[in-house]
Amino acid sequence: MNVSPKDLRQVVVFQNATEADLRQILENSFPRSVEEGEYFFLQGDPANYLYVLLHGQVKLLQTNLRGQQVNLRTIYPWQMFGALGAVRDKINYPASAMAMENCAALAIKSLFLKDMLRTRPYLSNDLMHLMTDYVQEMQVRYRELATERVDQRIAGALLRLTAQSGQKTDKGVELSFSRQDVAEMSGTTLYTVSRVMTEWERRGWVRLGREQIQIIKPHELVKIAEGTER
Amino acid sequence: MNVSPKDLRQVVVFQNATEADLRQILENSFPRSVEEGEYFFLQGDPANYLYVLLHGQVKLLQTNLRGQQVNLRTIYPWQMFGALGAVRDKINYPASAMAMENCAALAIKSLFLKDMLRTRPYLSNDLMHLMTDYVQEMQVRYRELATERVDQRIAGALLRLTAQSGQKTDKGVELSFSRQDVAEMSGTTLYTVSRVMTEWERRGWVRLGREQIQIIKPHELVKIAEGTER
DNA sequence: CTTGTTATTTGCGCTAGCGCAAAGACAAAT
DNA sequence: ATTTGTCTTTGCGCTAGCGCAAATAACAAG
Repeated sequence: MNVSPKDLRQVVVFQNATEADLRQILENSFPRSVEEGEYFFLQGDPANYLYVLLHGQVKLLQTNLRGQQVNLRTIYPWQMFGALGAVRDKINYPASAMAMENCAALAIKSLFLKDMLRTRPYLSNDLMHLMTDYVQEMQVRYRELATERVDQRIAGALLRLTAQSGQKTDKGVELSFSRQDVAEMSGTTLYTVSRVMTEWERRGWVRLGREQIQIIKPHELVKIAEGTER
Repeated sequence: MNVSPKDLRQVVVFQNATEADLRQILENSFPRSVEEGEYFFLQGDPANYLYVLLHGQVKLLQTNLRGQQVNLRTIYPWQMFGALGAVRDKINYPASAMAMENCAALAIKSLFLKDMLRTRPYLSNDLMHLMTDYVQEMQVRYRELATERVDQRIAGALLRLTAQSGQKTDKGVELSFSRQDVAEMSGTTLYTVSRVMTEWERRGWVRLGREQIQIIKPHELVKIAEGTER
């Protein structure tokens, strides 16, 4: 995959960058391909590179000491991930980045971007936007996990996915996620996700397939997520 | 409470600021006192000000539609809170800030700091540090809530508090928090906190009082938090 | 000392959700 | 067509943790 400086404008953090800056960024980066199931980096690795996903889909996973993991976020093309190293020195990735399909990404040296940030306020500003978004999303998910019933959280996760990555088709929005994926995103188990969503299918709100979820009545899911109905 | 520019250096985000900048910040801010139980701001209010706490203790709470709330963070003197407005335009506070005791704080106009950030890379950088710390803490807490047993989470919360605000005394570290506080910080109920901690007291690991927790054997709590013992 | 207030403990019953295990469905490969 | 592997569903039993209610303890004010 070949990337031109202009293409990089699709990256939120680079949206206001000058043509010259973009070229410089490209010069200090290299492409990296990772096959499905492999990792861009593992939790605990030194955060020497940050990535811009060009193609595919990446999961950011955090693992505890006993190996149980949660999905912190899913990355889509032109999104940046692993950017912490550009802010802090000598830091390790707090999560692992797994390729959900065959992926291509642009690897940018953390130190290079860190240097650039020092003299490009617009870059700092845009990166900060990203961080604040992220903080807020995590706060909401934390609150949901602490106070919401599991069906509310699943509905919330599906609605977030719909907004982030839904493919609109003739009949409803189509999501490509396994039950396990949804479970990791809503802090539950694949069994519970299956049970809850099967009930929703019975009611005609969603249509289910293998690694496939069609949202037919998003409005009903909103009511579930809000807790106004059960 | 009177604040000099130099005092502001205690604020992490201002640690590298020039004397002139600090003076300017002070000129564009005003003191605000809030009594115990009252709010600096409510979730949903337009985020026009950010605050530096001078005295007291502030809880950041997020509330869901049914009024259940979680404690996102506790603020201590010289920490900044409500800083989102300095990054994004037209944003509302995503949480409420409640004074746990009589509090004094410095209110700084968001727009003013936002302007300042544009031309002060060191400020951006330090603010970004704060954000990344926050992101990481929320990620960890989220993972804990999703995968850890309740006793592990309570132990984790106590250990975090020990690091952040523990008063060292002759016999162990002393924390001033109610069971309800601990419950909100570990995503459970005051009943469960009471039961779990009472058991720990029986084992001689902690000593309990009214709004008071003395950590006697932190090492044992670490083992609980890690899940290596039950 | 008395009284009122607030924090804490504890008994008790209950249920939401977990997680094993086995069966079924689907897709890709041979 | 058959095999193989993965994903999904579902029955079943279980228990961790919730949350009411009532008792108790600690503190504050008069």
